[in-house]
Amino acid sequence: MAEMYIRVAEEENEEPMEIPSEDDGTVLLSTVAAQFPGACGLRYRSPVSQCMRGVRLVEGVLHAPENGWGNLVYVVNYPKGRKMDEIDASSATKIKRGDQKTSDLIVLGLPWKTTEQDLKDYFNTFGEVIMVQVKRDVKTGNSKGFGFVRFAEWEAQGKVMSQRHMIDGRWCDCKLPNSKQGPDEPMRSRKVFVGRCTEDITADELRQFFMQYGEVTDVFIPKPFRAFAFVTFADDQVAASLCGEDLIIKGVSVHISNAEPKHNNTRQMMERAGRFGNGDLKYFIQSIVSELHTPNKEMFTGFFITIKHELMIE
DNA sequence: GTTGAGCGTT
Repeated sequence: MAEMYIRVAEEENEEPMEIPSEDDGTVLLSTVAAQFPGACGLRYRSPVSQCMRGVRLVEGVLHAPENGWGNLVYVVNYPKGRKMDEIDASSATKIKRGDQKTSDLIVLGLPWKTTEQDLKDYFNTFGEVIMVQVKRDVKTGNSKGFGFVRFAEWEAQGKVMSQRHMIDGRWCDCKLPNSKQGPDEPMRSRKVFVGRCTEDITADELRQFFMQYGEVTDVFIPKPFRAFAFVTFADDQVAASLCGEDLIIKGVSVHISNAEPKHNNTRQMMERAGRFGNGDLKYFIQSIVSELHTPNKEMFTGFFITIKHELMIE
């Protein structure tokens, strides 16, 4: 193949730089990183959907979109959307940036009849609303009388938290939810736990979404549906940088946390594992499965894989 | 079919 270059820029409307491709038409991430230190991937605006799309990255190799690289300008991704020199900047800057990130607010005391549209209409007068939820009983669909809201701007969030709100004839309070009060403990895994997933979020959509932060090596969604997923990155720093975040995927606020299993039953599991001599995994799992009164053999396979992921074992 | 302090299907 003749020597070929793709156009890469730091930002969408900045002057692009031409980066050489390999003989097979792929582009090496290392080639990109040589010009853009700290780069972890590429994205581009799809001429069809007008959305930003991630470029497929497998083991350090960037693969062209379906119709080839073309004349599009590819934008460099940095871990968590930050450039290397910004990562190296003073910690004061980091704290300031961290502090200005918005988080979901819990809205307490909603009238039973209030809908998500009502909430959105009400809160839009304070700033751009990027997520609203009314929590409902799954069976009846009745509101539980509380919900969540997320603003684009930090200023709007502050204003909303500082006052009471008259919504559909009732006084409501907006606070930081308990889940947000304490900061998450740091971790050293390449895998993150994605909580509060909805059933309509597919593994492929998770992969597409998380690609913007770094190379994704695995996505796991338990079957049957359990409202969470695991996403594994090639780089543990990317996983660590996302820990504790609330990210919005398809309008759903998902919570990223440590993928370690909950310590409470881990201890019991370890004690139990000890009874199987030098750890015969097969018999260990069989002993667990034998206690599940599930007649459906197929589900066992799902359980095996789930257990494997939750224990983080090979 | 009810209700009114809380906390988002690990």
